[in-house]
Amino acid sequence: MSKKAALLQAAENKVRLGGYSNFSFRELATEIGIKSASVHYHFPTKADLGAELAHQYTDAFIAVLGDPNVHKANGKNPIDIYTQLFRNALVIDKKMCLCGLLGAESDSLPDKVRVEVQRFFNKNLAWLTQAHQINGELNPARAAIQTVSLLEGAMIISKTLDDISYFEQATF
Amino acid sequence: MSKKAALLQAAENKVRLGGYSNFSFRELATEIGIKSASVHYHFPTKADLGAELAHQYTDAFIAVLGDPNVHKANGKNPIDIYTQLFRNALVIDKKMCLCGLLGAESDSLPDKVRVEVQRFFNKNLAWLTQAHQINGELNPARAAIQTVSLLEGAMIISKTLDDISYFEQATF
DNA sequence: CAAAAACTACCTACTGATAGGTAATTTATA
DNA sequence: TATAAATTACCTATCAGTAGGTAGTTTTTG
Repeated sequence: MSKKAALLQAAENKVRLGGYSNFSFRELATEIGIKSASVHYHFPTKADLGAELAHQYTDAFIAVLGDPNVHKANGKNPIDIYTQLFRNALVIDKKMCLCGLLGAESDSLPDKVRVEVQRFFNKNLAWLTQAHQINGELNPARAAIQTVSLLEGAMIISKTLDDISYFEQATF
Repeated sequence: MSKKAALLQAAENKVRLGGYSNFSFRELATEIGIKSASVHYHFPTKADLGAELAHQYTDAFIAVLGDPNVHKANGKNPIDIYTQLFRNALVIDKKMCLCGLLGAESDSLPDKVRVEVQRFFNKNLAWLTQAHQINGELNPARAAIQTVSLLEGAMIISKTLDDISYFEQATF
């Protein structure tokens, strides 16, 4: 694993626990065994790191989701696949959705980071709209907004009250 | 308005835009015209300020909600009243729900602040459960979780994409 | 050898917090 | 009631620690 990838990984863990200000170049550097000045070689500024983090997170997220048509063809509800991805974040990672947290503090984010968070939600909404359309929803765009809202919100409640059953209740 | 109340007000505005780390004693002090050291007179530590902020926010929130039975008696759906409170935060204040944002970064909060955020959601869930029960819901506790999750999530999407129509779509 | 990736050694700005002090007001006591 | 004591609400000055960032140098690697 390259130092750059290690930096991104370390940053992701911190941001998903406490937001954009929850990581520093010093912490990241110490964690992966380099000096904080060296982090600037890979990412000129903190905003550059944050933006690349959100971009790669989004790409990985969408890649894991796959094609909703294929899920349907395999007899699975694509919305269940989507929900399962959020559940895993909560149960396995025990962390918030990176872009859910960054989106909440959207107003105070550097421009280039906010743009990437917007990209995350636009891509998610597009995927979900397609998925709901496949399911024969009357208003797939609205259903998409409701799905992602419910899941992001349920993550917050479950994290805050430290009880996964809130997420289960919200999504069952 | 007392200096203490002014400090809380200034802090609320900042936290609702960027979370717990989005305010400093110096900023707050400058804003209301005192010295940062004087802020420590009113709040020994930053965690004390954060905790009192969340506590008062919760009390004010629940107070504004009123009695769901009274709403029902007046021919209004208490869930609509609840939704309207969130909509106002977004449309009038143009800010996130304080405890929604703090809840998202729950893992990195000082204990006494997190406890107050938990109190917010427990009180909200209790109110909503009662409201859904009044409405004759089969599973009022589950409906309560779903309502607050949907609203907190919809706020995030609307804030991030800077478009209130996402909130409207999610809650219509 | 050249490019890449790290290093040392800084800087300035800001963080929460503390110590010690002051003037004005309020409360308790003789 | 007059005085003493305590409290309120600030102040200045300073602390150690951390933030993001930069310039110049050395090491590692293909």
